[in-house]
Amino acid sequence: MDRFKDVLKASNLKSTHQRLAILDAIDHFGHVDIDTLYDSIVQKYPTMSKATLYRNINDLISFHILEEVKLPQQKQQYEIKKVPHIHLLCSECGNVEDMFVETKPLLETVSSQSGFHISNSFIVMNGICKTCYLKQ
Amino acid sequence: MDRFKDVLKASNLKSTHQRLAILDAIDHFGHVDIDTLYDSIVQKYPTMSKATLYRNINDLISFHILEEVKLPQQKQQYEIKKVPHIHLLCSECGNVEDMFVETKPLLETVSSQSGFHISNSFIVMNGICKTCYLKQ
DNA sequence: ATAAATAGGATAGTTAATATCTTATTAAGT
DNA sequence: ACTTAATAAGATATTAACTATCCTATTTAT
Repeated sequence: MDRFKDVLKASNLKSTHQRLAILDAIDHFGHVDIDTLYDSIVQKYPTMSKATLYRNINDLISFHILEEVKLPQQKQQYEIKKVPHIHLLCSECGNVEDMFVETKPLLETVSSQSGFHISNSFIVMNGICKTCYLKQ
Repeated sequence: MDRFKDVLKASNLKSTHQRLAILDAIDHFGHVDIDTLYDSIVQKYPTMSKATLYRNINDLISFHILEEVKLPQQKQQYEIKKVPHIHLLCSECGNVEDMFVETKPLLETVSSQSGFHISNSFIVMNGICKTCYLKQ
């Protein structure tokens, strides 16, 4: 449960209950928007204020512990920063699926064609997930 | 100048001066956030209201004439919907570059590995553009 | 156990976006 | 061109999203 303590310590951030609760909750959800996150945390920490939530999320993003996920037509979401992956967004059920796929060839094409030095990439695909597709 | 009249007509939307001004401005900028857009349009149409701007942008998006561009760490931007392309975002100069690149192989990999039926994709790459890189 | 540093919570204040209502404009038919 | 029905614009108010400030509480190193 406290694996995030080390993560915080590594960035010289204090391990407050609130921060750990935020990280646990986001980790549990995978991706989550601010309201869902707030509602879930308030269950355990009724005193948690939205200011604290926003403040921490922004701090954690600036230390690259969290990252924002901006999907078209959706509220901004947040997730624990992990191995680079892409997002599959189903237009039927609204679910967001993570997928780990080799993007190097694409990045290399882009890099060599444009002279752009890529540090990271963000890929979203819209469509219909396997489950919803089979239901139709 | 009035190529957008046909576009609007095709969606049964009236060709108001405001709509044409919005489309022209967005077309001119390539990508633009709401405030830059508003400031630029107010020059020509001092009576333009922000409500009208937001309303029209949302209408145009729902008719697939415009699309939103959500980039990490940036305000939401808008652009004319055109041939699918990816965005290269320079962390030095802040510029957003369009690039037309073959993404089919990637999409096919994703599709076959996940069973996800992709309708469209959204790709952003962060890094340093050629110009800024050469300056260093 | 103490103290300095940092974070939390409450509140107020911005900024972003939307809803409502009245007036104005567009576009189709005459 | 004139009329009219449909739709859009503009003004305003309202809601929602986010941030800043200030004072108190908690954390952590000693």
